[in-house]
Amino acid sequence: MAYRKTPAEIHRLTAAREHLVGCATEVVAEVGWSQASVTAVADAAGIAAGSVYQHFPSKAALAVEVFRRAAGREVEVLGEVLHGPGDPVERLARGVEVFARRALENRGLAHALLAAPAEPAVGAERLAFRRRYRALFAEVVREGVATGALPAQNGEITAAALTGAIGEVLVDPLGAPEDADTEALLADLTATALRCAGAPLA
Amino acid sequence: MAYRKTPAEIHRLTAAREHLVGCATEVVAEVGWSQASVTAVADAAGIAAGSVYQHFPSKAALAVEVFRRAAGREVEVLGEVLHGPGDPVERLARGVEVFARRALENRGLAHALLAAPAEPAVGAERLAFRRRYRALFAEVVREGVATGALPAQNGEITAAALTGAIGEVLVDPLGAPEDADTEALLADLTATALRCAGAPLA
DNA sequence: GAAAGAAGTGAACCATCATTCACAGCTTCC
DNA sequence: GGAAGCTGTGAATGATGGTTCACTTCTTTC
Repeated sequence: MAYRKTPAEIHRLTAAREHLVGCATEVVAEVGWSQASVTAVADAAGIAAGSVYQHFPSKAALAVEVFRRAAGREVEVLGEVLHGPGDPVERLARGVEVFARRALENRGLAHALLAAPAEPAVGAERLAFRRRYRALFAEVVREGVATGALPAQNGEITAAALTGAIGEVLVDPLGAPEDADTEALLADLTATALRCAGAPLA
Repeated sequence: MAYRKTPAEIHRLTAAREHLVGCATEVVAEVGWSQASVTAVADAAGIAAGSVYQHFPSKAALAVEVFRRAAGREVEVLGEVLHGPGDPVERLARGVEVFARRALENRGLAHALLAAPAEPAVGAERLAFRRRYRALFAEVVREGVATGALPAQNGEITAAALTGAIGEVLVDPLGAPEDADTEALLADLTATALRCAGAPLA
C-alpha cells in the first residue's frame, strides 16, 4: 500500500520547484517584490496559485528562496575574486568592479536585491547578506593593512562603508534604462572604493 | 450666512494638524512605517481614525509629510555645516560627524528615515532626499578638488558613495539599543569618509 | 438663542491578496 | 484493472487596514 515516489517523479517535482523559483526570480526582477503577487508568479510559471503551496509553505518562504539563490551567487562570485590571486588592493579593486558590472548587466535583479522595497522576511535576508559582503570586504581590508598596502583603519567600518557606497552609487543607474557610459561609471566607482580603503592613487 | 473661520479657529486647526504630524513622527520613530497604521497614529494623537482625513487626503500624504519634515531638518543642518566656515575638508568632516551624531541621538527616527521599509510614496521621497544629500556633498567635494585639498575625482560619485557609506555604517548601530562607544564609531566613520574623498590622513 | 455650517467620530465598508480546500486528474502498486 | 495516494486546480475564505459616511458635537453668525 505504501506509495513511494519513483525517481522520475522526484525529478519532475524538483524540476517544477526549480522552474517556479526561476520564474519567480524573473518576475521579481521585472516588477519588483511589491508587485510580485502569488498569482503573478504562478501565472509566470504556468501553474495555479494554489500549486505554489505544494513547493513552499508561504509566499515569504518562496521570496526568501529567490533572494538567497540570487544573492548567494553574488556573494560567491565576490568571494572568489576577493580570495583570488593578486595583492589585497588589486583584489579589492577587481571585486568592486566585478560586483558593479554584474549588477549593471542584470539591473532588474540587482535593484531587487539591493534596494527595492520588500516584505520583512526579505528585508531580514538582505541585512544578513549585507553582513556577508561586509565580512568579505573586511577580510581583504585587514589583509591590506597587515601588508602595509593600506593605512591603519577599522576594517569593519571600511567594509560597511564600501558596501553602502557601492549600493548607493548603483541605485540611480540601476533605475535608469541604459547608462551612457558604463565604463566611466565603473572606473569612478572603483577609484572611490580604493580611496575609501585608503589605497594610494594609481 | 457665509461662515468664516475665526483666527482662533484657524490656529486651533493648524495646531491640530501639527500635533498630528508630531505624534505620527513619534509613532513612526518607535515602531516603523509598517506598524504605523492610521488607527495607531490617530490613537497617539488622541483623535479618531476618520479625523486624520480632515487634515490629509490619505495615509500616504501624511506619511510623506512626516518624512519631509524630519528629513528636511537633517538636510538643513547638514547644509549649514557644509556651507559654514572652514576649508572644504574640515567642513566635510564636520558634516559627516554632525549627521551621524544626530542620527545616533535619535535612532528610531534615523532608522525610519534611512532604512526602514516603507510604502512606495515614502520610498520615492527617500530617493529624492538622498539626491539632496548627494548634491550637498558633491558641492563640497568639488570645492575641495578646486582648492587642491582633494585629488581629482567625480564629485557626484564620491557624494553618492559618502551618502551610502554613512547610511550603511549607521544601520547596525541604529538597530542596536545602545552603542558601546559612540565616539569611536564617529571617529572611524569620519576617517573613512575623508579617505573616501581622498583627503590626506590627519 | 436658534439656525447653519464645519469639524470630529468610529463603526461599517471595501479592496487586496495570501492562504485554504473540496474536487479532478495522474501515478503507483498489487 | 482497480484501489489508494499524491499532485494540481482555482474559486471561496479570511485577515488586514485604508477609507467612507451618517451622525454627533462644537462654532459662527445674526
